[in-house]
Amino acid sequence: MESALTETALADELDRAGIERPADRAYEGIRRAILSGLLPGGTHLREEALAQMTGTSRTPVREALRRIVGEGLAHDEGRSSFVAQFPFEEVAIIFDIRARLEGYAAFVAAERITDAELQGLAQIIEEIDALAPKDGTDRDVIRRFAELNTDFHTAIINATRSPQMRNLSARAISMPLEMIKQFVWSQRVNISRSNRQHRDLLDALVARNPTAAEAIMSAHILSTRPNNPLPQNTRKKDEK
Amino acid sequence: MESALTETALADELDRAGIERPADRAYEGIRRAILSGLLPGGTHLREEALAQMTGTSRTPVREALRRIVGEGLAHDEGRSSFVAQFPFEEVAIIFDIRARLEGYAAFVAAERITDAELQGLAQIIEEIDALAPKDGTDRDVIRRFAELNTDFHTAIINATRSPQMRNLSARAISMPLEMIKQFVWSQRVNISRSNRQHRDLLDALVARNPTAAEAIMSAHILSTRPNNPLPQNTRKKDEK
DNA sequence: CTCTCCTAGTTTGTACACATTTGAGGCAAA
DNA sequence: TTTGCCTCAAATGTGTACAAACTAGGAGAG
Repeated sequence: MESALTETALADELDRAGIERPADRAYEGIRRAILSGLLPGGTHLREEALAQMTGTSRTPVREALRRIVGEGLAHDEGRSSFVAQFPFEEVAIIFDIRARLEGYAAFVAAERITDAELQGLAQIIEEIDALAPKDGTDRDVIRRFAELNTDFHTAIINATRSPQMRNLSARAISMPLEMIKQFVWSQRVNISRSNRQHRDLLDALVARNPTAAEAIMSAHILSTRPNNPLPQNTRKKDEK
Repeated sequence: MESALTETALADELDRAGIERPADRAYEGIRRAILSGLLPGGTHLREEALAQMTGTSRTPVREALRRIVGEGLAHDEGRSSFVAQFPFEEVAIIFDIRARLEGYAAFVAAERITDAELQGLAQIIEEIDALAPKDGTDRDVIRRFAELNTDFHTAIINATRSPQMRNLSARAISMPLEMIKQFVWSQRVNISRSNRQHRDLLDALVARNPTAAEAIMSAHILSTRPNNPLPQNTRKKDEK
């Protein structure tokens, strides 16, 4: 009744993405709903409602919830789960952690990355360059940049060949997209600068220079770290 | 039949620990079985068997499995889950990650830790000191040291007040106990040295010196990092 | 008028029955 | 003998019925 429209909208999106199996629908559905802001921070995640929303039953929803809680996108409180809040301090901490974690990933990658993977990185850089002239004006351009940027970082993490690294990074990186977009918008993403840093990193990897790779990656992430709370973020309810 | 003894042994242990609710029994049971080495790396985790082993049904077992996979103690392969392997390189990487992650935790903690928490840390240090004279001879002493050591590190992570930090650290720290014990044994844990470093860290925290705290914590963890594969670890099956 | 207890409704927890899928083994044909 | 298919078995995936626990609201007693 009340949110029938959004419910079907999510189900449709899952259909369009070709996600058929209930387990995937539940997980992807809830995940996207949180990341997109459809389920804002603090929302009570009721199993029945989520089952209906994703067009599945409670069983896959419950397992999806466990995973999502494990990823830090939600947290348990009593018996129920709630969408996680990401106050400014947490976002800042996440960036600091990423700087160290992905920095180390770059270190390890410099020792283990294959030529094919280096080529892949080079190609991503090219694609971003093709976007760069427009530099943060168009909404679609930013979206595309965000995708390519994620690909770039993921590729480096995968180049470490370490399941633990993959695991931890995946968690550290999943943060509601709306949050990220707010930060990104707020500083009018400097795509050219960011890609310049990508290129620097690639050079260090090609040179098999782990220490340089770590420092560059670390600097790269910190250069996008928010240093002040955003105005949009201050509209918190009644806080003690 | 084949493993009836170990099965009942696990169920008994859970009973003794006062873990009644099936969901907890399943999670704790599987977790302990993996950490203790009862379920060695590579073991196929069959839901039915685990349900029987923990005295529950498949439903709680499935959710426990999702969590455990999320924590990196097991991994999915096809439809089934298998106990994770921790080859030497992974263990080394985990230590390097911990050095950075917990190092940063110490940084943040130096700014946020309360006096009561500082007092708590001091007490843990005292307790470890009481153990120190015996220095790594007795098995029970080592076990007790491991507990207190974990408490110490956990307390610092909690002092950051960051859910994300807690989340990531918990994952990075969970590694089969047998593994850890091997490393610990292999170097005859220097309890005194370790506690000296704890004391250094406490000083930095009391002085509210984040940079020092980070460096000390980092060094502390790296000083226990294994640098060479252990002999015990080389007994892998037929590898290509 | 207030406090307590009780009850009804809502939500999560557990178990189980059934569906689906995958893999192994055997049988038949080339 | 080998290869391909077919069938069956075993494991996981899914839905649902029912049980248990918590919450809120009202009724009754103080």
